[in-house]
Order: sequence, then C-alpha cells, then structure tokens
Amino acid sequence: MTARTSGSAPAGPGRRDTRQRRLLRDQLSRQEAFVSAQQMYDDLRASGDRVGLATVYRTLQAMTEAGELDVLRSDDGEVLYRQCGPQHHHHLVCRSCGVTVEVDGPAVEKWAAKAGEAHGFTEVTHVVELFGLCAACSRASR
Amino acid sequence: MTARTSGSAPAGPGRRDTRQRRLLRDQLSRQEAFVSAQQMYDDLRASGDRVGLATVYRTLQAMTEAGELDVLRSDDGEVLYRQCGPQHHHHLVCRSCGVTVEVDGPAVEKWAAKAGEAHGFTEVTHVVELFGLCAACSRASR
DNA sequence: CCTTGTAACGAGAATCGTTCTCAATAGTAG
DNA sequence: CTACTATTGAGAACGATTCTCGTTACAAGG
Repeated sequence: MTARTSGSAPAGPGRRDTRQRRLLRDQLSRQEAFVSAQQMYDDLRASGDRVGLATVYRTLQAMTEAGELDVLRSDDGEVLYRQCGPQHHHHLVCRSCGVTVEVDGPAVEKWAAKAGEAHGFTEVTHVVELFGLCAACSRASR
Repeated sequence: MTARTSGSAPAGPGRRDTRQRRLLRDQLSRQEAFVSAQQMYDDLRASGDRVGLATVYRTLQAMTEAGELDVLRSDDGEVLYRQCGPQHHHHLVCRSCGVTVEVDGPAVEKWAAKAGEAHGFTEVTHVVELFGLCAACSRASR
C-alpha cells in the first residue's frame, strides 16, 4: 500500500492542472462572446494546440458545474459557454456577432417570484435572455 | 393537362386535411403541458394510431411556423411544443409534471426594451420562461 | 364516381451535437 | 524516482432531428 494515507490534500477528481485545461481557461478568458464546444475545439487546433474533443466537452461541463461558466442554448440546439461574473445576471446577446453584455434586472426578479407565487408554484426559477443587434452590427447592416 | 387551371382555391402546400394532421391537432388541444415530438409519437402509437415519426416532426414544425404552437427547449435539448393563445405571453412551467400556465408581464417587456437600448442594441427580442413546482407537485413532494 | 396532379406520408439512411469506453498518459504526493 | 489514479483521446455509441425517395391518398375537374 502506498499513498492515500495522509489526509491533508483534497486529492479528489477535478483538480489536476493539465495543459488542456489551461488552454481552455485561457481561451475562455479572452472571449467576449458565447461559444460552443465545437468552436473551442476548432479554434484550439487552428492555433496548433492539440486537445481531444471529448476533453473539451468534459472540461466545459465541469467548469459549468463549478459555476465558472454561464450556459446558453443557440437556436439550432448547440450549447454555448461564456465566462461571466459570479453575481446573478442576465445576458444581452448580439444575434449577429455574439458579443454579450451582462445586465441585471431587479424588476424582473421580483416579477418572476410574484408571478410564480400567484399561481401556487414554489421553487420558481427563471430564464431571461435578451437578443438583438449590437451597435456595431446595427450600423453595419444599415 | 388537367386541374391547376382555376385560380380560386389556394392549393399550395400545407393545407391538405390528412388523418395524421387531425390526430396531432387533436392530441395537442388535449395537452396542458409542453410535449416533445418523440412523446407525441409514442402517445399516438400507444393509442393504436399509426403515424410516421418524420410526419410528427414535419407537422409540428409546420404548425410552429404557422404560429399555432409555442416552442420551448428542455434542459436535455429536446424541443417541446404546446398549443397557446395568440397574444404575446410567457410560460410558468412545472418542472415535475410539465403543466403550464400562460402569464404576461408588461414590466418585463418594458425592462427588456430599455436594457437593450441602453447598450446601443437594436431589434431586441427576449426569451423569458419561469420554472417551478406547481401546487399539486409541491404538495406531493412534501 | 373516376381520373389526375401533387401534397403528404413513412421507413430507413444520414446528420450532428454530445456522451461513453477503455487503454495509454501524465500530474503529484511521498 | 515511484506508485497511484485523475485525465486524456480516438473512436464507437447515442439520441434527437432531418433528409431521401418511392408510395399513398387528398381534392378538384370532368
């Protein structure tokens, strides 16, 4: 029997610092927009870094569970990820270029809670996302 | 050459009254909750009615484009459909049984428009859905 | 009714995003 | 340096949805 006798380091899953995790974290922190796992994969290998597709999916999923990423689903069913602030907020996403702005809406929170209550619902959560054309894209399409 | 000479009846695609379309319309009008194409398919054949899966998908899609159905995406990626009123509204969906209540929120509409504007976005639309446990399910899980 | 043109069907193949499998690899604590 | 095991990655497996294409059956005209 070796190792696994000291009880100090929390040596569970999800904490090793690997090359591929570093790459993903870096790329996410440079991203302004929501991106899909497939996109991340393509971008990485486009810049010469070799990372398995399964790893991209696994890591993105893990980071989401750890609360490090926000998730969104595109109209055609792809799951999109983005590094966001920790406080509760919503997104204003550009339909054209994907740029995203975090916005908050105290009014919405209250309305959601009240509407749920009014119908006898409990444990009410809400999904609120705004889509539009950002200033730049609006100008470009004019 | 026969037919296709009179110019009165709008005999284009999407208007034939078939057995399968009747079945789907009927089933949808009896549904209180959002349901997936797969569920509709299973339910139909469970009640002895034979309808092709592709037809279910096609019809549901067509009805949606015609504005007869509202669409929602479940957490695991399935597209869910429901027959709803024509006016703009949002949904309060039970996480457990799927029952859905249509709710409106003038406050949200205003907030959304304003938030978009404030950041220079144009053509802003919003996605707002509420999830919770309906009265019955809340009671059951207590 | 019967004919006809063609919208609609349906079975099965094809897509596509995502997840799973499992042997090989590589952090890391001691 | 070594052993332990978390991670990785290639490819198979999945599940929802879409496409293909020969067959079926509305529905308008005769």
